[in-house]
Amino acid sequence: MLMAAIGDVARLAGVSKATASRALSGRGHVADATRRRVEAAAAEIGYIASPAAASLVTGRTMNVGVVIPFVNRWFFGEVLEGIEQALLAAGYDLTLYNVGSAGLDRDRVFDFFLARKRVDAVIAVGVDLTERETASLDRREKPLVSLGGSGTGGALLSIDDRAVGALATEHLLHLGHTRIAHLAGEGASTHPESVHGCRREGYLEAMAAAGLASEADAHIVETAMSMPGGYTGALQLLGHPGRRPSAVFAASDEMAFGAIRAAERLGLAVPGDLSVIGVDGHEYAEMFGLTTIEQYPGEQGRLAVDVVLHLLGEDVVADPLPDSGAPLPTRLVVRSTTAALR
Amino acid sequence: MLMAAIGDVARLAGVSKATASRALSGRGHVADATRRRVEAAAAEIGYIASPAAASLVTGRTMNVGVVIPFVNRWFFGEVLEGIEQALLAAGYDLTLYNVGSAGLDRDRVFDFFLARKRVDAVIAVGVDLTERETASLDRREKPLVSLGGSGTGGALLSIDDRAVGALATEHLLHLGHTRIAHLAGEGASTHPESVHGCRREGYLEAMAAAGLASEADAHIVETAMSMPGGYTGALQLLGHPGRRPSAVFAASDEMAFGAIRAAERLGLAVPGDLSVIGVDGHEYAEMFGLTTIEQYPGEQGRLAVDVVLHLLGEDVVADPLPDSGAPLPTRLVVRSTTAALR
DNA sequence: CTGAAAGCGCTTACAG
DNA sequence: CTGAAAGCGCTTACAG
Repeated sequence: MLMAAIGDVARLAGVSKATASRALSGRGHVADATRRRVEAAAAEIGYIASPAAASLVTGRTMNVGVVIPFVNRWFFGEVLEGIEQALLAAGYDLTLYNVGSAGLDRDRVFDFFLARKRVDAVIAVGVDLTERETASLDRREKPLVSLGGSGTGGALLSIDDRAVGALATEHLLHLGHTRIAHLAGEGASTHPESVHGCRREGYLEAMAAAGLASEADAHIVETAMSMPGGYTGALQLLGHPGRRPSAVFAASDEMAFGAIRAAERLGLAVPGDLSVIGVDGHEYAEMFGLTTIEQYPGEQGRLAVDVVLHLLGEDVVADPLPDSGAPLPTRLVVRSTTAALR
Repeated sequence: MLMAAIGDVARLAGVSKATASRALSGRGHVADATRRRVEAAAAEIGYIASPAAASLVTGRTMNVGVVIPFVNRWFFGEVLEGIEQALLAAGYDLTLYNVGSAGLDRDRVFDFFLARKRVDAVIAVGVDLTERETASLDRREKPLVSLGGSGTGGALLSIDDRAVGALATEHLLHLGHTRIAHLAGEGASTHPESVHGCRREGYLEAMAAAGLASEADAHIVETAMSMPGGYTGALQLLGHPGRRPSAVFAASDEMAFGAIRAAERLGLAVPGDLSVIGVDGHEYAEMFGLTTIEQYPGEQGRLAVDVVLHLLGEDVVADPLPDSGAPLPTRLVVRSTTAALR
């Protein structure tokens, strides 16, 4: 079956290709009767415009690239779903680049895939962009929105990770805990600007404000932001009977779940012997009864799309855009894994 | 900064656009010296071909559409990462369509997004495709590869879900269990062709072969393929003290994790009071000591890409393609959540 | 409101 | 091995 082209539609409707194009795209004026005739003709032969031909002349691809280091961590999966839905609703495609830390793949994505004229804009999720990377996008005049990562250039959307770290720690302090450990994400100490780094900073600040700075230093373990990561890290922390903490602030809920299982394995009751607080509002948090600081990644993804569409000059954005620089919302949810020190 | 076009490269190298094109694409013969000159010119001005212009003439987009119902279930996330890596390595983009069960979004994806000439092929993961959907792709002559879903048309890659269900059940039978429950995925009984349906069939077959058909009927609960789903389902199953099962076959590892937590909550020891077996080989399985039937979703994703590339006529496929119709590999891994009935 | 024409940036027969 | 020319399927000034 041959694919119908706009010439076929024009012929069937008895108009020129120019008029057919205007009628179908809604750009430029067309008489109502003509428009209806063209639309009927297009429907009859199942015409759909070739995106390649259209973008060759308009320079727009109706396509947004998403760079994301994980798909399988809860936070990232939720963000991705939110982005996908919002993009689909706006008629845009989503091209996925699942690249993490530095490496050949990452360079390839920025130098080849994103440098081509195939995406109109880029959303980077949880990626700490280098100068070179943002400059490359900038040179191609591609709008960039970063969600929860660090880097210059582009719009930056993020929660206040430092405040989150401080709040989680203060919650435990106010329950009377002083031996408070922190399960931090890998690279937290070497990358103070990163998400992990900021949460760690918040923890250190709150501990220092309570006069527990030296206590804090001895109680940080860096590990993968996953359940096994939290499990292993917590085992390490809780194995030291003499200096065993009475509370743990985990940098993510998945790590917190792992810490809970580690406590169970060691015969420690939660929250009787150990209080645990996480960050995220993971879908499993309720099942674990986990006290956590919720964030709303699906919503964050949709918001990133709103900002991108705005930067692309689409004025269809219904929701108000956030004040630039204002942190994204979070909320402390107290459940049954934290309790007063006994 | 103006984007360099192939004409600029040609001028700089002192050749025609045709020769520049041939030198850069590797199609057609070009003298070695000429090729080097063209390549140097391209590098100098940072030339990258416009995909829109190229695909307008070749009809190829170097882009594969992936239709997937979840991003945030372990199996699907792993498959997606596998697909992404393999596609990136082959120079293809991945356009993500995160659509689940029937609905407006799903129709929109098939009728509008996939119907346009923007993808060269489609990989459908865990989607039960309708006649209409496969016909639509077929009409556009887009190769289709289905991974672990049902549907006619296209290549179909999948593990033998019926055999997996039977093997899991037989493992429990051979340990002496007779009161074996099954946590099935939603829709297992109404969609016998689906992944959930086949695993349920395997369970029923094995139970019937052991003369326990009536036992089986009373012990199936359908629930979401997630940890909370397994938790709720298991609570329902284990709450009945008189008819309490001594073993549970969960249709996924995430459900199995939920079942383990449910048992703990009810004061039942695993495996002392309850044996649990799952399916997947989830990254958390080892931490839970879970007995499971492993499958290899990342590998499955890469394989789906190999098949797609083959269908697209790319002969760069290194790995041998599987025998058509042969089930994908699985493996029983016995850990500490299953034990002999005491 | 509508049409004829040019052009977006490539690739590919067709000659040579 | 290389070049001139046509053409992929659209959209958009430019006229009218």
